[in-house]
Amino acid sequence: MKIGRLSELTRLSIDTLRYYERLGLIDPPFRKGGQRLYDPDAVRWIEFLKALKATGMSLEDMKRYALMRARGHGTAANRRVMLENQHAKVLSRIAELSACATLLEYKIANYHDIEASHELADKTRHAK
Amino acid sequence: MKIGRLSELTRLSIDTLRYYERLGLIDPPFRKGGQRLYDPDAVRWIEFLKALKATGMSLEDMKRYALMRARGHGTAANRRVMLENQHAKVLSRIAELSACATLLEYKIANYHDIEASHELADKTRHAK
DNA sequence: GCTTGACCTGGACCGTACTCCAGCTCGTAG
DNA sequence: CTACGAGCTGGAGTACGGTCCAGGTCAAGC
Repeated sequence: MKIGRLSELTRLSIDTLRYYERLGLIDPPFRKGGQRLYDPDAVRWIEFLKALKATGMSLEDMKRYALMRARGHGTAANRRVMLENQHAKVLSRIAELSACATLLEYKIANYHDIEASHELADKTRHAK
Repeated sequence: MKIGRLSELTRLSIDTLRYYERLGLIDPPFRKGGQRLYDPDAVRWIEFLKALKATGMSLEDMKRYALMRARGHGTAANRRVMLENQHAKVLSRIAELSACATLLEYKIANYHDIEASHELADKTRHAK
């Protein structure tokens, strides 16, 4: 498939796909008359990159992962360790966000109280 | 307190504190001979800003919140809505991260399998 | 065979959130 | 009263992750 199609399937812009290729995140595909022709497997790999990115991994780290992957099975243990570290980061980020959610709930409840007491004050004033 | 002390208490750099002031996130404090002198309450406000930031809110949105806060109780309902929106974003981000965590767990388990089968292959080869 | 839309490259530019710096002033300890 | 560490300003610089553009090439349909 050509880059336009890959862009549709992955919902990454054409510019971003080429940018990722330059960074070394995506293997340079075969070319036909200068145009990139991707293997359908590229979609699966890019979806995985998107998942890594969603975990908060930097493009730099994703590049290191991609490089190891390209070097084959000898790097499997190192790749696993990277994923384990990232997994730990995701869990702690979830914990952080949960704490923030709780704080927001508390603040929101507070605003409800404030608004209720202002409404009450308005009604009282109106009744006078 | 002076800015150095505030920086220690909030674990934000002095430059960041002045930057936030320029952006309008922090009220310009009183000055004594040109030097900023902060009220202890500033610490609480900055901790709240840090929590908003941890939720993924942009400095721009935090500025809008700070502006409304400065305008007083008439903006309470709007501020509550902002917090409610942010709360929704946090929950969906937690859901996204949870899905990523599951994917990572799956991948990591996969690597364990791969490593185990390679070890087995090595042992077999050794036994020959 | 020609048009036209998709694709190509290299490099400039962008937004966000800081971070650093030069050159200056302030204030407190000795 | 002086030294020096902390603070001041305005502006430049940085890192990250893209995004856009000019000027050119390719290929598929008519």
